[in-house]
Amino acid sequence: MTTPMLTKNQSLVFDVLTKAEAPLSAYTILDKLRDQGFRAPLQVYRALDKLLEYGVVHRLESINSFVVCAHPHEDCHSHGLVAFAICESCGQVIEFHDHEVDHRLMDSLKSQKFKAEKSTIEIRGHCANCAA
Amino acid sequence: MTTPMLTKNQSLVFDVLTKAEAPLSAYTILDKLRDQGFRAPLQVYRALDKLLEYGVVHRLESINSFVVCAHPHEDCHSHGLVAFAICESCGQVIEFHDHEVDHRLMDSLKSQKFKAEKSTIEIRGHCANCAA
DNA sequence: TCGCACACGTTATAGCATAACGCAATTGAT
DNA sequence: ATCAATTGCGTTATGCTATAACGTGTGCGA
Ligand SMILES: [Zn+2]
Ligand SMILES: [Zn+2]
Ligand SMILES: [Zn+2]
Ligand SMILES: [Zn+2]
Repeated sequence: MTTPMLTKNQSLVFDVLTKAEAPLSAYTILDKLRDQGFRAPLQVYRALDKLLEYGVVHRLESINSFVVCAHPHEDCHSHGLVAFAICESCGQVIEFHDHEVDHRLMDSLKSQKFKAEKSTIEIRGHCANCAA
Repeated sequence: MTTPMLTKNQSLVFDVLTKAEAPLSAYTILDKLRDQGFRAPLQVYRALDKLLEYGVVHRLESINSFVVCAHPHEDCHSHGLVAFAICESCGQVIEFHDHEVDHRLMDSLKSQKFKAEKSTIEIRGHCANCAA
């Protein structure tokens, strides 16, 4: 999907996420934008909905947080699976794509006649810096 | 992990999940157990915590719900990855294990020195019955 | 000019999860 | 037997996550 001009609120949310070093929850974003006039969760959620739709932000289901896409210019999300490694210590996220995993999962599901539409792959652990 | 005798609350929660045809949220479980004396969310969450620890129940992060393990007797969760296909129409869940995917993901991460600890793999889509 | 789509603001509400307190039963050492 | 530690349980209160529903304004094409 091609990304249209962002609105004011969308830009503010996107900028906050871009500057963050770790995924942020919607309410954390809200707090960071109070000085810019944000007052209510919906202002954040509506912006996030669009950013997700445009594919420039990802939602991490396992931690109810949001992160900017690490590969916004690869047309990878459309034809390959996206996976995330999330450090439980520092919060850093590694976003990666793996067509092998994709095909393998899809084959497993096809044999069961399951029609896949959206995937969530999130690995929690510790990054190189934080490993015990 | 070997599963100890379940307590009364744990059994009640486990039975509700076993009889369900789709994943249940904690609050849905609570409602189903009000006649058995459940009054507060914590009664459900505490039972769920133990059932998760024993490995007889799984949490589906992408839908904030819980489901009984489909392979409680295979010692698969300890050395292989678990994945779920979730039908967005009827809620039915297919739990499957795939060592190929496991190894592939782990190799990707090892090359980045990321130490994986917990994984979430959830594919949403439509099952054979519900496919359009 | 009319109608529509869209972004936005606000208030209220729904849904998910845990903190903190106290009590009772169990276990296992001393 | 007694004490301490652990575990389960019940209750109240609170916090975090997400959406419903209403109204406003703006831009744009029919
Ligand atoms: Zn991405
Ligand atoms: Zn780290
Ligand atoms: Zn299982
Ligand atoms: Zn179905």
